Amino acid sequence: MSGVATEVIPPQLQLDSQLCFPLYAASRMITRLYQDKLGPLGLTYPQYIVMMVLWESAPCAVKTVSARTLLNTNTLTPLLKRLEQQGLISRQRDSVDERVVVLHLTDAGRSLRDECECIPSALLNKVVAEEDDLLQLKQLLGRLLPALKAGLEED
Amino acid sequence: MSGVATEVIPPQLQLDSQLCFPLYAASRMITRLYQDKLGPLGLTYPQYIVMMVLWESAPCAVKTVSARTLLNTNTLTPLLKRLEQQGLISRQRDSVDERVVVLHLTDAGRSLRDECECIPSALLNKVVAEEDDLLQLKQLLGRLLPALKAGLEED
DNA sequence: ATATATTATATCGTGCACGATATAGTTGTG
DNA sequence: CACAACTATATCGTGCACGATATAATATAT
Repeated sequence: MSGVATEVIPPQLQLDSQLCFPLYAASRMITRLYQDKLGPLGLTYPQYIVMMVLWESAPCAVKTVSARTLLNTNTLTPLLKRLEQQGLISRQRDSVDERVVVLHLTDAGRSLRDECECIPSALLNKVVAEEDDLLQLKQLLGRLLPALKAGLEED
Repeated sequence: MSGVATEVIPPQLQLDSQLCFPLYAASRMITRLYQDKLGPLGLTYPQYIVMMVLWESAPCAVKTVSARTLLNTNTLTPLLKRLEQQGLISRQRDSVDERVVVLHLTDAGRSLRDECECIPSALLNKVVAEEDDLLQLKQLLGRLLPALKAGLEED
């Protein structure tokens, strides 16, 4: 007998009974898996997420990237400056509305996309999981995200 | 025509077709939701995760917390020092094996558990989602996590 | 036209995450 | 016993995340 825990842990507070923890852990592990592939290309995982938005939407404002990634400018501004220093994007104030910073892809930024194209499938091969599970997971998260957003926005 | 994107984005690189992004976003949003409840108690979300492990397993070694949370000592050591400074835990070298740091809960650390008990259900109320979806999500992540761990451990 | 509010971005401070490396203690082997 | 291999924890450096706050530009309302 360890002298301490004859007391029972309420089930709400057991790590295994919580949804939040596996989500947190899985997210970190996936980030690490991506990092293995992204590191050689000089990208971090959040930078990769931002580049995906830019490959879809550039030229666009910081605000667009913010809305899409759900990251604020206190995260994005320094991240975008690093992408600029790496020569992947350019940042210029919009001459019409001087509040807006417009993000453009450079040639290097555009061509980086080709090198990233193989990454998702390479990771799928590495993580052996039922394809069905992954599809279902995506659908569930797709439904959960709006609920989470709503939960955050109410006061 | 915007002059740029007549080119087609390969579907693997569209944010919406990826599993990784919603996982990353959902994890961050849940962290923020928890933070709203945890802040008043003086805890961060990762600290709360660690405390949950300790409520289950203390007294135990740092290694135990590491195995359970999948966090390394470069994250845990400073986090545990902060918990110690807040008077929630104590850290002492094991006299039998001096490499091991044993973590004990203080009275304050133990009683904090009662204050955290209501948090998970409070958040469930705030995030309006099908109970079924959440259960399914947990099961899917439970299957995915071992696959991710395996993917990370192979070279 | 002039306050006033709103918007877009930036800055600051704190605390994760994590790769890389270090260090001290322990165990195993010849 | 010596010495290599292993283990548990710590340290360092970089880059997120994010709450709080600041600032400048634009829009709105008197």
